[in-house]
Amino acid sequence: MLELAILGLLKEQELHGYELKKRLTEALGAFSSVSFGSLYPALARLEAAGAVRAVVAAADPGDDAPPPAVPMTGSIAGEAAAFRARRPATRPPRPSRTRKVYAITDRGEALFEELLEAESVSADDDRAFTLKLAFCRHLPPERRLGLFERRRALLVERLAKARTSIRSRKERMDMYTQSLVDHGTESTERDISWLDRLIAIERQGGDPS
Amino acid sequence: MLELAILGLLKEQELHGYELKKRLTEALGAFSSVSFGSLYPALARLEAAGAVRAVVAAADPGDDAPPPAVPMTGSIAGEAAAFRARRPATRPPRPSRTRKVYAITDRGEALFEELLEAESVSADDDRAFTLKLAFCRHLPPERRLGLFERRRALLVERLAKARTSIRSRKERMDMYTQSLVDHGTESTERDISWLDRLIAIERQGGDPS
DNA sequence: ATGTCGATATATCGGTCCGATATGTCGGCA
DNA sequence: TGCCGACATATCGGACCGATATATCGACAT
Repeated sequence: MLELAILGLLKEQELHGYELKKRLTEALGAFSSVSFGSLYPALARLEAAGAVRAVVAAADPGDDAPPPAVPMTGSIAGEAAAFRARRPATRPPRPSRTRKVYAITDRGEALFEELLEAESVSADDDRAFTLKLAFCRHLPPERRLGLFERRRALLVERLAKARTSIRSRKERMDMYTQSLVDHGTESTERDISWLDRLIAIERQGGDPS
Repeated sequence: MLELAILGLLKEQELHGYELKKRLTEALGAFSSVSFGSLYPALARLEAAGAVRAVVAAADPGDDAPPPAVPMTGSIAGEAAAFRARRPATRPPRPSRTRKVYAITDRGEALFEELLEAESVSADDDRAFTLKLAFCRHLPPERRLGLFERRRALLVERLAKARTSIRSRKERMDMYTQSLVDHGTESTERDISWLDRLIAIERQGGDPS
């Protein structure tokens, strides 16, 4: 599930672990903070599976030569450049030499597609869908639509189960649990409406933003 | 985090693992399905810590004596009784003899209070709060209020971080990610309003349902 | 009787993820 | 010079999950 996120980011540019983590934590809002304890093992798994490869190894002492396409801590240099304008400009925060920059491989591209479509009926399905949505632009339109509709069906089913469960037990719940369940039901309803909007946009094919 | 739920249920009545699982999965709606793979280890941990104790051991062949307070698979017998009315009534689904019924101890009660108030700043904080809310009726009112207010503060902070993050990166997000983040922001706002309602009710001390 | 099926019930295994922690490099500053 | 904070990789223990194994029991058909 984390593999999906890593592959999705590497699809756009080569990155090293630390930068990957920063993007993951800041990109998906203030929630779902990816930790190093899962990121590095996931990278190792992906490398073992041949889905990514290390582009720049550890020690590379003679790198007076301009570091090539590899963007290093590029985003920081880009975003924060304005704030550090007083510095002598020749200071893209010179990275430590012990970094490992990863690139996605063809196997990785295939795995990415596979993960994007994987049925994951479980509790972490919510997190998984969030991740999938963040990268579904790489999907052909009809598969994207399928993804949305499967998600919608899952939420509708969940809602139905919750409703029957409530009807049979409402009087036995204290007010806090009742409020909790009601709020959860409302949230699910809003999630479904949101998906309906996404699906409608998708059907009339395009981005009428 | 699962310990909290187990202790909360055992606080009300003695239960065995299977029944515990059923209540957990059906009680907290159709989401957050607790699995045996976490339930039984959690029970073992709690027993090792002296927070629960096994009340009825495995084999108990001579139980022609009416099984006492222990409600066995009581909920099923209760709810499904109507559907099995054709049966000769003398059939509370006679349980297998290999069950282990657990009861909460004094140490368990203390642990329960402790877990209810524990600060858990992390990603699973959402699940944890849901669980806490489901059992917060056991808390004295002022602590319950504190629980709500800490949660509210956390959400407000999360919202603020999300907003600044959005402002600095909105133009670089594709429409799906934008929609995702917007929807997440709205959901968090609604969560805060919901908490405000709970807090208001709590402050004027009582259940004006 | 026998056999199979589904519900009940406990338990373990492998794997993923997380938080905490260790280790080390580097630039800035007192 | 020495220290601090940001950068960067990595490991460890623990919690949780999904899948699976095992066994008992009642129901129902053969």
